Amino acid sequence: MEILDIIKSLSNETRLNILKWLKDPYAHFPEEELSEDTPQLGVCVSDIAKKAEMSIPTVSDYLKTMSSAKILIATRRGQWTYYKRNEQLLQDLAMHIKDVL
Amino acid sequence: MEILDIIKSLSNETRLNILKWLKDPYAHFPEEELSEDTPQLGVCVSDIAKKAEMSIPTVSDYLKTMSSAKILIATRRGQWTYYKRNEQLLQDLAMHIKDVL
DNA sequence: TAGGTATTTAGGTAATTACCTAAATTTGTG
DNA sequence: CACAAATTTAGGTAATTACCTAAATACCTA
Repeated sequence: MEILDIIKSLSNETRLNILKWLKDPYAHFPEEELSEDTPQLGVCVSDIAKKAEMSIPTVSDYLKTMSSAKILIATRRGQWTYYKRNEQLLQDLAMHIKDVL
Repeated sequence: MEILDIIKSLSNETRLNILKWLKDPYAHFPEEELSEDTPQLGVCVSDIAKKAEMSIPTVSDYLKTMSSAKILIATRRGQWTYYKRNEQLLQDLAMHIKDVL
C-alpha cells in the first residue's frame, strides 16, 4: 500500500466525490444508467463524467489515477470501463491511519 | 472536520514524515533537542526543519498548513513554536475514512 | 534599549496538478 | 470491412504547490 499515492489520489474534491458516489450508485446515478451488474461492476466512465460535470478525458484520467492507487477497481466490459470502489483498501487505509500514521 | 484540507495537508512526503516523526519524538530527534515537556509541547520548528533537511521557512509553512487543518497543535512558548500531533483528529480521520468515505 | 535567536511573512521560480480539445484506439454491429 | 460509441492518449494552458532567499517580526536578556 503506497500511502502517499493513495492520499494524493484523494486530495481533489472531484475525486473524493466520485469515491462517495460510488459508495452507493443507486443513490447518486440515474436509474437508467444502473443495472443488476452495478454492484459488481460499478459505473462507467461517461456516466461518472456526466455526474461530475467534467469532460470525459479528465474524469477518465482521474479514474485511472485512483485505480493505479488501488482505491478503485476497473473492469473492462465491451466498450465500457466500469469502476467500483476497493472497499478492502479503504478499510486498510483507515487502519493504517489509525495505527501507523 | 474539513476532510479535503486534512487530506491535502497529508499529500506531501515531507509533511507525512513530520507527522510520523512526531508520533515518537524520542525515536526521531536527538536527545539534546528533547525535554520533559516534549510529550506535552512537541518539537520546535527549527528542530523539525533540521530533521527534514529543508529550509526553516518551508517547514514553518508546512507546519502552519498542518495546524490549520488541525492535524497538528501549535504552542508558542517564548521564542519557540512547538508542534505536536492532534491524536484525536487522526482517530476521527481514520473513523471517517472507515465509515463515511 | 541593543542585540541575539526563533519564527513568520513576502516574494520569487520551478515543478506538479487540473483541467480542456483533438486525435487515436478499442470494441461492437450491420 | 465501414461506421458508431466509449474510452484513452497526446498535447496544451492555467492554477496550485513546492520549495528557496531576504526581510520583517517576536521575544529574550543584558
